[in-house]
Amino acid sequence: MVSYRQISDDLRALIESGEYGPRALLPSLSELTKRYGVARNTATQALKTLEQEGMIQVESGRWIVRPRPRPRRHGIDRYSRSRWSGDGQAILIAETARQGLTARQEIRELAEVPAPEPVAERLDVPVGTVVWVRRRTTFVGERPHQLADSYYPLDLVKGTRIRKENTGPGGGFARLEETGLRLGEIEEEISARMPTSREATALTLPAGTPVVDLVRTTYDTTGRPVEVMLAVLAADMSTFAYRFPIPD
Amino acid sequence: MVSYRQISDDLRALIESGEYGPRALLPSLSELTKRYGVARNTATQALKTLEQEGMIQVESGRWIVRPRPRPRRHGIDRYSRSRWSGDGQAILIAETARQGLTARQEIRELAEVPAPEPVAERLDVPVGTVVWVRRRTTFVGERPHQLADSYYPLDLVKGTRIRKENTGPGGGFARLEETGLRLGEIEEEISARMPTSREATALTLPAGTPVVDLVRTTYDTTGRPVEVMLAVLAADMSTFAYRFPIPD
DNA sequence: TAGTGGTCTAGACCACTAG
DNA sequence: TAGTGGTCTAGACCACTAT
Repeated sequence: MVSYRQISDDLRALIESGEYGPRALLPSLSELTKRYGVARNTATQALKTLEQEGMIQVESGRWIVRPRPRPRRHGIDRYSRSRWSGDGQAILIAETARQGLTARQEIRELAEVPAPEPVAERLDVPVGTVVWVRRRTTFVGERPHQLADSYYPLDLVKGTRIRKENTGPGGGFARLEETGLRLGEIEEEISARMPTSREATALTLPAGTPVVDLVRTTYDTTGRPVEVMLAVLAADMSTFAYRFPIPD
Repeated sequence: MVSYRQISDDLRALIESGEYGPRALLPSLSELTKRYGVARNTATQALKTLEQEGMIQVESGRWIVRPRPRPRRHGIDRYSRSRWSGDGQAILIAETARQGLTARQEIRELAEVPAPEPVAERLDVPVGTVVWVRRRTTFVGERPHQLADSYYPLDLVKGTRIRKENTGPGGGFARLEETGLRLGEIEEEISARMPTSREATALTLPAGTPVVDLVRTTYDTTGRPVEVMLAVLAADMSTFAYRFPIPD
């Protein structure tokens, strides 16, 4: 009896060896059933296995070797003050423009909400404290790139354009500094997991694509947390880079 | 006709609402086939879907809600010189010990090999230049935690204990500094993807668990790259944290 | 021993796409 | 229109686990 694992192992080897390059057409289901003498379901299972590994995908009704998009690199210089202070652009726009890409964002929600636990913890307020949230979906090219929700203490955004759809030149960072504070440090926490079904839909993720959870906390120079951003990104589009001196 | 999606949507909702908590037993296959009036394969497909989303798993022949392990936090202080210089411990051991866990590592290979592309690029040598590699599997508790391959320029490891199984107190960092250089900065690059089948086996990853790719480049104080580590970690066990001032 | 999940078969109908 | 993948059914055998 031929098992689906033998079939997926065979195909995987062919792909890894380069015999089937990116976008190469795989043998069709009926071809596989004939070649291995298995039922249709068994061949399907083999292909689904590789799909879940992120190795293949269906495109217009055919199985092809998945082309890996070059991930964009997110370095900490994307936060450089010179890029967003004054009449600079929002961070994402400036970052992608330097990489020859166009980006845009769509606001999903602007509202007062009780702080969820990870936010409350980092803003150093009790869970449930009312905060301002700005939920947006960002796009790089045509593909949705991240779901980013920024949370702010209410008193900081009162009367600012952070509460508006368009935050104006320099984006949220510039507006925060207009309230009189000065941004000091950023902490980023990164982890990865499989997307929820909602996220998979919203980010149009192919099967076998994880997401990166990014939690960004922005502090002013006194050490007060002034913004927490919870972002979910398609893992195949992003790399994060950090460079730092060896601590004492 | 009831589709597998309706079943997986129902179950997902029950799990997300907390109705089925961590480790809760899911309805059995035969229960699902009865309840929804579907064939066994259809019910199976529903469960497999949730498994791939990382929501459920099989344990001793039963489907249960997947308990999420608390990920360990990797902050940059794990590289603090005070922890590994002198007679300190290796970085991983020191880091986990502070979190109340035991860690160990197994050497998989010590060899001279041609530098693969990502390594050559970062060590600033031509692809194929012979370098020293130290491949190891690390364990936290009993579970394999990462596959880590450290690459060194040959001239730096000649005659050092980096070529031995046991690198001695302070590990590789301490040995590097004994050659007369002084470590300056570290760059870490992070991305996520689904594991290869080999990695899934080596790390005993449940289905629906991505891996984190970590590329760490260590520089001496003159800016020369002296080590490149390629590591693959189970994503459900790790969070990475960085804190840095906003660049100018 | 009874029940569980894992896997396979053989056949079927569907929607979609390319020629 | 022919071929492709997506999904479903009904039945089967297997290994493993708990009682």
